[in-house]
Amino acid sequence: MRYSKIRNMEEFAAVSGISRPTVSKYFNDPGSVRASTRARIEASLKKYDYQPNVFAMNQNRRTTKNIGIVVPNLADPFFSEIARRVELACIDAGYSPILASSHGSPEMERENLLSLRSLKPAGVLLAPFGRMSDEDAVKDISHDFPLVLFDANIGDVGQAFVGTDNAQSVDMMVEYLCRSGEPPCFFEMKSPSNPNANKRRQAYLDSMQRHGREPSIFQADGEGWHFEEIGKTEGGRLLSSKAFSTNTVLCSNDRLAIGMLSAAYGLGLRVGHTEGCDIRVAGHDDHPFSKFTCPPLTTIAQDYEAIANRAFNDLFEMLEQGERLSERTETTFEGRLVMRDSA
Amino acid sequence: MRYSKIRNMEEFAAVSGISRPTVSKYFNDPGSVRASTRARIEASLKKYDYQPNVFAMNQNRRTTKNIGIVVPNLADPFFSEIARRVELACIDAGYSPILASSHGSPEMERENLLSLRSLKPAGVLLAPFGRMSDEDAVKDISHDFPLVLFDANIGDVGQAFVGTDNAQSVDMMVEYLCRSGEPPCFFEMKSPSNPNANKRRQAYLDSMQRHGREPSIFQADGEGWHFEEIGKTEGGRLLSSKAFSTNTVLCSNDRLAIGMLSAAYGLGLRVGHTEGCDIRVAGHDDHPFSKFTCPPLTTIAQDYEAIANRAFNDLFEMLEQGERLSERTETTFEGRLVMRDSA
DNA sequence: CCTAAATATTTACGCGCGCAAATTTTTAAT
DNA sequence: ATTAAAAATTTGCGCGCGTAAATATTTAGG
Repeated sequence: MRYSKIRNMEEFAAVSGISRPTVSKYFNDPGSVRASTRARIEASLKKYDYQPNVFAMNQNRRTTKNIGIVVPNLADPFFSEIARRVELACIDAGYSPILASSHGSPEMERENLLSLRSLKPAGVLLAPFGRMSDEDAVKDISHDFPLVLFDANIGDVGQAFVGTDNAQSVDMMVEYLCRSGEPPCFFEMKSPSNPNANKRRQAYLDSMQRHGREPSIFQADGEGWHFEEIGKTEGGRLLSSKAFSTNTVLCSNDRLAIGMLSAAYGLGLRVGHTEGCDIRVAGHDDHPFSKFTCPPLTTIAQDYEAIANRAFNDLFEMLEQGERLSERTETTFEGRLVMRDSA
Repeated sequence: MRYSKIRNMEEFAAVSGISRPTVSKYFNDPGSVRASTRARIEASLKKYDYQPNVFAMNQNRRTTKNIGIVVPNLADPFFSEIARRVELACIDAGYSPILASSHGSPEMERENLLSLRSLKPAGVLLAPFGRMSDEDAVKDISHDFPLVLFDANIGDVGQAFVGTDNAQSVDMMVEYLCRSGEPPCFFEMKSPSNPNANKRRQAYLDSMQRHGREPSIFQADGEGWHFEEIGKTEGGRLLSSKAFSTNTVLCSNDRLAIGMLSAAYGLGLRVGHTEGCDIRVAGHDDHPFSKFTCPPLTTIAQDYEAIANRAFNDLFEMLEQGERLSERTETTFEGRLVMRDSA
């Protein structure tokens, strides 16, 4: 049963029989008031319909409970999935995530970081574009707020980085592919919009060398974020012209692979590792739809959960102790080989 | 070149040689000040690094420039795509979109709406769960803020609804399928989490009757948002047991269809409308990945752009004239038949 | 029961800006 | 040039809460 609406903290404190500063303390950190007081306030909260005014709260506060989350493109399921988990981690810890997508545009990443400033975030979790990012904007943010990068790293910006160990994951895939059939060619974008692509290419080269195989890289023209389209068009071209030097293609990411699978299907090629198949295709990331491609895509699963939680925890530590980490940390999690039918 | 940092509007007004209230007016609406004054302010903005404090701005304001956008699940590419366009429409018009995903949980939709309150949004754009939504929470929001529903409608809640004309779109698809081959069975979730599913089922029934065909509906068990998984499991079961009464299946949405295509592939069934194919599969929504399924999915394209723009415009009109629409409007856009290879 | 520590209250100021009313200045129209 | 309208300025209050210091009260430990 809701009584008459409470208009501000003063009124709420009055009807609760508690002083306003104590109520203020409660909202700032419920654990900071005596258990009996906490109980009275919470009983009152059930009875009366009140929540503090966010703007007034944050207006005159040293540090807010806001955490900015900026990702390059929420239309990419990889980012929507990882952003989702980061968001939940923030909420669980009592923070207010402010999610912003840069819609594939580094320029908007800059704007997002700028407008984040005015929200005085306690900290920022950023999955940057990488080289395409406006490094000054990122450094500026990092100067004024605790910053943790995830997914993609930029030099020594921010206080921590969390991502996947591309060297390990690609090596594992190359090892598997070499062991189970012909060594893989590598298929990627010519101008990748993400630094992981470069790491994966290098990892491929290193791994092939270790296995004593001849590397063979194919780069697709095309700009933007329509990876499936590019994978289909350019991959299809390569497939139909029999340009690949082996019957196995490792794609730089699942979205390219999905496009390539589509192209292969269109060309009547049978994809898979069983007898009678024409080609093997593998990807990287374990994109949410990779399980449902035809055939299901063999890929590397990134540990979304671990990355999201670790990124948040790295930030959380700084918030708790009220200072930057003494040393920049870089954490990478291992990828997991997900064997399906495509390779 | 940036001079010393400005601390507040007072200081900025001083260095600009303009009074604070006028500067305030400018930030509230640049068009409300004389062109010459505007030019001086903007020159000053280039010179000095200042942006008004968001919290102070909104704290004592009748109405903010915030627009709340709430969608059921950003992990679903349909919603991430439409949310993206709504966001951009807001930004273009000078508003600040606040995007919130309910992560598939009606309970979180309620929480999102509650916490939106405290941001005093100028208006709210909501793609509700439908029957699963907490109707009281939605009505409460609608009582205090202009509200436009999109994608899914709820009775007469809010001041406007914008979506797709399911009756038209499904009829068009049924007509096409009947004309080009065997009449379609209908495949859907038993307990759909979205009111559009019910409309589509009804549209299917009506349309089949109009065409003098016997309708045949198959409902998949399963809860939650893993539509592909459900489509694959349950669809696969139906396919392998030859339960479908015709060789054509119309799925309630593309995600189910994607799962079913995956199941068909696994069973070695050939999907398509050409000779030698075993089954035709069609979907609804033109999901971003439907173009890359194997075979590419024949489906109905919703007009994302039109829906997003119209939803925003309906809200914008209310904001402009400062009052609710005199009458609740419902706008539906026609779907577009996208013929690919699957049906 | 006494004492010290922990917690709550009282009092008071200020954050940065919105907003309104009265006044002055600028602009546009006659 | 005169006048009315439009825009800018001055003045000043208040939003709702954070926060700090001094004081009072409660709690825990012996």
